[in-house]
Amino acid sequence: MDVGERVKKVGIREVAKHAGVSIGAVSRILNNRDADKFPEATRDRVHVAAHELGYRPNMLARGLRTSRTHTVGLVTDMIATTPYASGIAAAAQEVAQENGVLLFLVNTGGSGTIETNAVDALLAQQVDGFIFATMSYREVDVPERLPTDTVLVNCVPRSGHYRVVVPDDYGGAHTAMRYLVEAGHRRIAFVDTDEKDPDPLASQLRFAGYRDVLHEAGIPFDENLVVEGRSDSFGGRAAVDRLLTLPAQTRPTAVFCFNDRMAAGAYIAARRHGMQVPADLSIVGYDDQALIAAEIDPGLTTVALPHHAMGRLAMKMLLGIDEPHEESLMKLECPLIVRESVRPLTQP
Amino acid sequence: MDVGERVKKVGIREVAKHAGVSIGAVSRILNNRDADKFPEATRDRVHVAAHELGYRPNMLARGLRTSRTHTVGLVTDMIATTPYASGIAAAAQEVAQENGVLLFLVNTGGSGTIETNAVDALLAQQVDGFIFATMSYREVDVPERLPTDTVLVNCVPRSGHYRVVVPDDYGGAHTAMRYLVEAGHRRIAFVDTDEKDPDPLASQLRFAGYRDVLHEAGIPFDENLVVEGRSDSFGGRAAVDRLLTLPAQTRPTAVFCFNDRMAAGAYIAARRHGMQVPADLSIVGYDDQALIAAEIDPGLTTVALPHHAMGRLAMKMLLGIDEPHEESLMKLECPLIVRESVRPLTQP
DNA sequence: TTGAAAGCGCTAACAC
DNA sequence: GTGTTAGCGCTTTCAA
Repeated sequence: MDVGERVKKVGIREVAKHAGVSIGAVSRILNNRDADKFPEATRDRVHVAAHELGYRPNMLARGLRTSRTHTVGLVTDMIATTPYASGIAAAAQEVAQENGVLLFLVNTGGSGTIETNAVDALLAQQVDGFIFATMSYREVDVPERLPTDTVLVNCVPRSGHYRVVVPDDYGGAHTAMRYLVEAGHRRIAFVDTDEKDPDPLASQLRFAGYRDVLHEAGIPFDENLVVEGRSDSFGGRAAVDRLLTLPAQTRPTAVFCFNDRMAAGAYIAARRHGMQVPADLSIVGYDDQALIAAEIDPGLTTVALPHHAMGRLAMKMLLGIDEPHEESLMKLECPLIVRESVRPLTQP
Repeated sequence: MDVGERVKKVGIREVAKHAGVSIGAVSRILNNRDADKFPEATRDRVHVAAHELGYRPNMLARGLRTSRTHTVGLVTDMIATTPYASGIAAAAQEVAQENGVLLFLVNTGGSGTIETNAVDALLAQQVDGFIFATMSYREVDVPERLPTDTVLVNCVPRSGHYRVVVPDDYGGAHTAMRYLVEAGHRRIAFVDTDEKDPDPLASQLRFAGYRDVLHEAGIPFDENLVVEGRSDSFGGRAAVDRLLTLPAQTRPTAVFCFNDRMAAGAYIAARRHGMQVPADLSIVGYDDQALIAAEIDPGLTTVALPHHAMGRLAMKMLLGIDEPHEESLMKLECPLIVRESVRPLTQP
C-alpha cells in the first residue's frame, strides 16, 4: 500500500558495519551497558553511525530478548460518550510517556468477556503491567488472569489483593457538608443517585459524609430531605422539584447533590420554582465536572474528583517510581472548589 | 515484585511435547495454516494440549518473525480535561478490538516534539499503522516520520498527502441555518469563536454555511449580527449579551452558535436579559456535546459531530476493512439534533 | 577492549 | 502428514 517510502529498515547490524565494529559493541555502547570500557573514539563512531543511518532499535526484538516491553495496558469500563474519567487515562499516559513507556488502551464498556479477552491480548503482547480503572467508584470483579501487581483505580476488588487508588469520597462529602453547615444551613437535603446496581461506593460514602456532618453539628437527620433520582440533570431536577414542593418550614435551604449533573438539574428545578441560586437555594455538587461546574450560572461550588492525580499515582506505582508509597490502598483527597452557588444563611 | 504466581511461561515447545508432535506442526495447526493437511486426531491433540497448558502465543516473537504486530498507534493532541473528541479514540479502539488489534494511545497535548517522539516510539514498537487525530477540526503540520498510510481524523495536512476523515461542518451549519430560516427567522446572529490561531477550519466552514443560507434565502448579511467570543460559556454569554443590547428592531430573534458551550452561555445571557428560550430567543448550537446539549433547559437544538463514526471509519480504513472507500477524503455528515431551543416565528 | 555465538518464541521454507 | 531448520533483531555471556 505504501510506495516504498518506508525507509529500508536499518538494524544494529548496519550500524556495526558502518562503524566498523561488531554488533555486540554497538548494542553495549548504545545502551550504555559498560560503555565506558570502550574508547571514546569507538563510542563516537557508533553514535555517529547510528544517527546517520537513522537507527531505531526494534523494541520487539529487544522485548523478546529481555522480556520487558516498556508497554503497559490500561483497561477500563469507560463508555465512549462518558468524558467522566478520561482524565485518569490521560494522566496515566502522561506519566508513561515521561518514562518511555507506551500505553495500550482498552475500553471494555464493562463487559466481563471483553475484559478477559483484553487482558489475554495484552498478556500476549507481553505488557509489563496493568492498570484497571473504572468510571465510577465501586467494587469490581477483577478479570481473570489479571496479574496481582496490577494497580486498580477508582475501584476496589471484590476479592483478591491488589494495589488500589481511590478518591476520598467520604472526606470530600464531609468537607462539602461542613462548608454548608458553617454557612449556617441546617435544613440540607441530599440528592442521591438511584443507580445502586454495581455497589455504588461513591454514593454510600458521600451519604455517610452527609449523615456524619449532620450528626456532628447536632442537626437531626430528616429522611424527607434525602431524595433520589437518575444521576443526570433530569433526575436531579425531578428530585429537587419534589423537595421544593415541601411546606416552607421543612423545605431545605441547601442541597448537596451526588454529582454535578444532578446539581445542574437542581438549578433548573429551582428556577422553575421561581427561586434564585444561591439567594433562595444553595447548591453543592460533586465531581467538578468539566463543562458544567465552572460554566453554569452561577458557578457551582462542588467537590473535585482527583482523576488526574489518581491516574498519575497509579502509573507511578505501577512503574515503581516514587517508591515511598508503601500503602497498597491510596486514598486521594477530593478538594472543595468554592464558586458562587452557596450563600451564607443568617440564622433565622 | 510478584510472588511467583505468574505461571511459568508455556511456549509452543511445551505444547508440541505435550501433544507428541513437532513445534512446526503446532504452529501450523494453531494458526490454521494448511491445518487441513493434518488428521483430525493430531489437530485435536494439539488443541487440547494448548488449551490444557493455557498456551498463549507470544506476540513479540510472532511480530518479530512476521513483521506484523497487530497494534496501531493513535496519536492525538487531545488535552486531558477536554472530553470533546474522546469519542474518536473510543470508536477507533472498538473497531481495533473487533479485529484483534490493540491500540496504543498517545496524548501529545499538541506539542510538536512530543508528537515526533511519540511517532518514533510507536515506530520502534513496530506498529502496523497510525491514526492521527485532533481535537478541533483544523490544518496540521503532520509529525515527521509519520507514515504516509496514516489516517488523519478531524484535520487536514498542511502538506503531503494522507487519507483524511473529517466532519462536514459546512453541511452541518447549512442544515442548521436552513432549519432556522424555515422556522421563519430572518435576523439570525452567528456567535463565532475568537480563537483563530490554529487555522480554525470548523469556524470558517460553519460561518460559510451561515452566510450561504442567508444568501440563498435572500436575507441580507448584517455584520452586526456576527459576534465573537471565547469558545466557552463565558464567551458565548458575553457575545450574546452584546447582541441583546442592540435596539429591538435589529436585535436577532435567533442565534447560531459556534458550539454548545457558547450556546449554553447564550442561555445565560438571555435569562439575564429577562428573555425566555425559545420564546424570546431561539438558539442553535454545534457539537451535541454530552452533558450539555441534552441536559440544559430547554434542550438545545444542535448539530452533532460524528466523532464515533469518524473514529470507526478511520480505523476501518487503516485496517483495510470495508474497502469501498476509494476516496481519500471522507467527509462525514453532521446531523441536526432537534430539541426545544428553537421556536417557529410567525412572520411579523 | 572487542568479537563470536547462543538464544528469546515464533513462522515458513524445505525435507522426508 | 510431519519434522527440521534458518532466521526475525536484539542482548549478553564467554572467549580472545
